[in-house]
Amino acid sequence: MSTIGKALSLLDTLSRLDKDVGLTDIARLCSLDKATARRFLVELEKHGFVEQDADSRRYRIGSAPVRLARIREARYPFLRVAVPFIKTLAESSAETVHLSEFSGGRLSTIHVEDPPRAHRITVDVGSVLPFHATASGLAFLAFCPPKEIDAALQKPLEKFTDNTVVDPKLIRGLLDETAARGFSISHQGFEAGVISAAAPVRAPDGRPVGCVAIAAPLSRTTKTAIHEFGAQAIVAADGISEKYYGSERLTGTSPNIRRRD
Amino acid sequence: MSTIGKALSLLDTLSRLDKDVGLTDIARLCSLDKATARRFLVELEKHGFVEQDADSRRYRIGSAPVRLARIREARYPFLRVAVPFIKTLAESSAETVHLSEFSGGRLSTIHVEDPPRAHRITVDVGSVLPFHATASGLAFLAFCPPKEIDAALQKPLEKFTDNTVVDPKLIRGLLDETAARGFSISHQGFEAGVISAAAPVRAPDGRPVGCVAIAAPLSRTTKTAIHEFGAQAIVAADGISEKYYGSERLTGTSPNIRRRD
DNA sequence: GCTTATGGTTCATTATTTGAACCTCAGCTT
DNA sequence: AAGCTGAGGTTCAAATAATGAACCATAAGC
Repeated sequence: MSTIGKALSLLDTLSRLDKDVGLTDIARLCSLDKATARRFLVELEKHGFVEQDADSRRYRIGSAPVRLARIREARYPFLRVAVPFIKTLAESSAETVHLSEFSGGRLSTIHVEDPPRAHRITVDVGSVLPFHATASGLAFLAFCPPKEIDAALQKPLEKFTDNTVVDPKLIRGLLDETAARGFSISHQGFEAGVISAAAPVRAPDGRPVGCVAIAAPLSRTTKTAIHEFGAQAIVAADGISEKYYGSERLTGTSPNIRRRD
Repeated sequence: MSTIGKALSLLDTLSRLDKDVGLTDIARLCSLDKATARRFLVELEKHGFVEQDADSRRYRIGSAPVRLARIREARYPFLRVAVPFIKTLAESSAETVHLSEFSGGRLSTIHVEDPPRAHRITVDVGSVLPFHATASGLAFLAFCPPKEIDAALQKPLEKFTDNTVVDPKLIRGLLDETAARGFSISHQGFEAGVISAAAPVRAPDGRPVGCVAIAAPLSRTTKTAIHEFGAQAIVAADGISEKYYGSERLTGTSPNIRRRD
């Protein structure tokens, strides 16, 4: 892997930790030599992507991404457009609603709205959603070109719960269902006791760019309810697509994403 | 310079452009070989930091920074804390108020609130504020250790307007004034016709981490008014410091930033 | 159909990255 | 207090990855 790739992976690893981390730990987590890890950290720090705490000497994500993100969002306001839809959906469904975006080959959670009740599913911003085991992943894959589905199903598929479907044939069945009805259902595929429904946000060319998902405790969710959630997710996702790409078209800056083949 | 540094500089350059840019242009802007620039772009794209438009083949900032920024903001909610203060100040002053943060050796604008009137100063999110020529830069420097002031004044100081002070001796005078009264004034130092006042947001150890600045058209701003703005900027900046670091202290995660020496 | 752009690729040369071993310091144990 | 342990940080010869001149492919303009 290139040096840049390794450094960005380090940054990614750092971003997934709950708290600041020391040199030795981050080196181990990234399978890097201590000296190498340090050089990466120093370099990333120079550019503001990493910060080192003056007291503890531990490292954390810096503020450079905040600047970049604000520029990105000013030009391609995905969150600004999407969040109101997510909020509305969280209120009407009274369950946790989260929004994911495809980026860097993965589907990552970029926004979460919690409903105002104590018993709810929690999802963390930044968490990565496996394609085969989450409603979002399935909804995303179902609307991808066959080639990408094949690629995703050829990788080893982790079994997160007793209910995780890991047989590629069965997953293809789920994807067909999803494509047919417009939303996916994950029945405890990622975490026991959780059921979710998700629908893809799509670019004008049909490509999915992210997903809207509703996650609810299995115990209080009927089959009817989850299908209702799915239908609502479709409405929200389509609303986001239309508002985001609709206004973009007017300004003539269609943000089509080119994928690596 | 290290490969990582070069790649991050490319990312930075890309972020400062108003629109998507082609391979040849970005290579030229970064003084890189086309082949090298392309390898960087591909690598950055793999990790979501860069996106390539499918139609135009041009490149732009990707969505990975959005994810990182949300994680950073969830843990160190500088913007979440600061923005309400900036908003209030923009309303009460009826002028443009912007917030900057020190990161990667530079002071960058991270938030702007415009007042509801047509004739106002515009400031772009992401713009870099030179230390010697802006109110924010002076306010930041004035509260830095002498060593860092020396370092900043040893670099070549660009003359942006006829009024830009570039004599290190005179700048030291401005810094002393700033330190004494708690806020800085830039009289057309960066852009003709603009006067601004700024105050630093400071960490518990006294180190500045960013600035609150008010920018107004010179034509309608009296000496009394700019001093009033300065006083208000101090109130806002101190309010941000207290709220940000006050709550941090409770959770025991003081985010002291270690600077490169 | 030629010219001149563009984006993209190749591969021998070159410079950078790498990591085992090292240093220094702080806290802990005996 | 001496000795140990593990932390962060540094060095420099060896190994590897980055580099860029020259290249190809394609599209637009004349």
